[in-house]
Amino acid sequence: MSDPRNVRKAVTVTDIALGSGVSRATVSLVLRGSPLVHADTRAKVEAELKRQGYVYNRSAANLRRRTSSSVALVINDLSNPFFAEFAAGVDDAVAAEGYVVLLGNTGESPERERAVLASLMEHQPAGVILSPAEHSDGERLESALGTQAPVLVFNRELPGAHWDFLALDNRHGARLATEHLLELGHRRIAFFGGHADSSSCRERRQGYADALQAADISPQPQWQIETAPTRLDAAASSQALFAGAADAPTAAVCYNDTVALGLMLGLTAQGRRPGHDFALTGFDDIPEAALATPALTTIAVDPRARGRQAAELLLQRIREPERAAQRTIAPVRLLARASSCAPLGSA
Amino acid sequence: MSDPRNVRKAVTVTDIALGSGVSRATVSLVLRGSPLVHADTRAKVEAELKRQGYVYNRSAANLRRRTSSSVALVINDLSNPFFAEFAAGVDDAVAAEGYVVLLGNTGESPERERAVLASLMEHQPAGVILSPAEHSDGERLESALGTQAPVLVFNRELPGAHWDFLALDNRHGARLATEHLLELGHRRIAFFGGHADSSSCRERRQGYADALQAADISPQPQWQIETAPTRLDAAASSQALFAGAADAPTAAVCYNDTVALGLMLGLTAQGRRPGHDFALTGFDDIPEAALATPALTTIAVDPRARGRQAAELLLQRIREPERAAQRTIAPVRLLARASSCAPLGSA
DNA sequence: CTGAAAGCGCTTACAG
DNA sequence: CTGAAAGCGCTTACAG
Repeated sequence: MSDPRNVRKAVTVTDIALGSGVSRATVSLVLRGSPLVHADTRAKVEAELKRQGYVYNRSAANLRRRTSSSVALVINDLSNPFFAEFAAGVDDAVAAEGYVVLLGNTGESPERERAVLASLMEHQPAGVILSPAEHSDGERLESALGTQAPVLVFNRELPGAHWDFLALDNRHGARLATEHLLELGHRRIAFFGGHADSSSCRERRQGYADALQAADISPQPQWQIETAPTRLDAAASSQALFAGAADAPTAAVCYNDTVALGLMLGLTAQGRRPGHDFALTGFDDIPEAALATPALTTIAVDPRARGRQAAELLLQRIREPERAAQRTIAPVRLLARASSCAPLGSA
Repeated sequence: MSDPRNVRKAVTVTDIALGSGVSRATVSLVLRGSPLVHADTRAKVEAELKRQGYVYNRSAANLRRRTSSSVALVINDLSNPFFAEFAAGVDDAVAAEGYVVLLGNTGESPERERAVLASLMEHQPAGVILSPAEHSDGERLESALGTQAPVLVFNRELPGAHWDFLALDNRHGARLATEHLLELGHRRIAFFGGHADSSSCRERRQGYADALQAADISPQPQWQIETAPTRLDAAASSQALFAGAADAPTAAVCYNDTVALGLMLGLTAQGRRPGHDFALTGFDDIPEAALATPALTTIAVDPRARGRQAAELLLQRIREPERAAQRTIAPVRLLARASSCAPLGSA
């Protein structure tokens, strides 16, 4: 923290009052745009404000008024473009309402998460948007967060927490992707990639199963391939799709875009042409998806809009603190591109 | 901003003093870890702190002590992974010193930049890290920034500004890439992509020219191809490299990775095999660079380390406000990968 | 080692 | 419409 002797003497309301021959109260009224002060007085004060280069000390005002003009934003992984976009969306919406963002990045560490929250709470945010680290524990967070500020949890459900919650519609997204492949004429459709124990993977598999069931297809166990959510592991696991030659799938709903791009690589290495011999879809719409060859059909989640939405929900809650906690599921949409072709030999 | 009636009554030092039978001054000393207070008293107060769920009001303390515990971070484009990583690095280093980050994203708009800075300055940051928007004007920013807090400018030079400055070594990076191609045996080397009027492009071209000149090669004008810094335009411009059939280049130093990946696409479309028929290098080391086929030789700039470095420089300046403004050029390094092959027909 | 008092920069009833 | 006074939650000389 900064050393007192380094802080140059700031211009205060007292300086302005002295300089323009009015009381501090009047200066304050001018600053807050009160209609009570005479236009001439206002003009005089405003000139003095400009002349002395006054900058408002909002912390002091917040202290006196018992208000807050900041929102804490705690992100599990800012280097992930998805969350960076989310943060940009939060900043957008929050700035439009006159709030400032107090940022904390936890890098997926629950310990850092606790430390960061404790530090941010000391700055009296009006609310907190928390995208939890993996394995972070809701109950322990409650003590770090206290009850002063409302909290909105994003993306990952927090066991044992009773706060507002915003998440993507994983289930519906996977269902949309699967239905799209069904409409193209595929019947043997795999679900490829991801760790089945992660909640997002579980939800996406569920949506996949929903769609198949609605089409009277029972998903074969060998159509469900687990991989690490990385390009490399996805590429390496691609031949597993074709183990049972007779009923090998003709298409795959992939856990996410990264996995889908890895699968494309793997298919190509096997001499199969994605988007021609084999159809596939991703999830997330990362920038590369549109640029891949073939372009990847995927589910857009629009992280920036999610950030704005999270901010709106929090601001609403700040206004109505007594309302019951709320779960919001954000819409997702299908982006059909070249990677989802019709099955070979279909009309 | 939040409405006063929503702020639940906070626990204050007065409550703790009352609850533990000491004066507020003593509670304050306990909070700040002073050795002046007796161990028993300390224990008693700490128990009360825990019991009442006290949370320190750092703004009030900052007001009284005339200190600040925040740093403003203003980013031109948070959705760019390079800057998101940079922000993560800043947060890292700044949090380690007990500061909190006040985030602002300008989305490359000079107007928003001014608004964001004005709003952040009202929160009395101890310093400001500013990655300027394109076309933002140093002189106009000075008035928004005032003289209260020291400023560190990152990445883009601000005409007319006299603040600390941190930038990448664009010139040296391009020189490294060019030298690498020369060592592989190339003699006809292009500089491909980017707008020649951007400062980073100019600096990179300079490094390219330096290396060629040191090798007694005079760069041909037709080896220097301008493009928008996008994959699409780079792909579309790739045949321009081979216009002069006789002395067509065998390799290209690309403005950045995005352009290099676009060039790869363009080459492939023409039936040339990048990394085999033609060598190329990028700049930035974006995540895709390592994953491309062939993997892209590039210049790593390590944005997260740059963020930490920016924070260090600012904190240093906060400690020594009187020191003269300082220009720092951050190191870059060559990552040789498969895309930079030897010329065809060389041993 | 502890307490009473003043003050950081602001705002807000309350008088006038 | 303007001013004097009190107070937000903290810290810090200064006494004791």
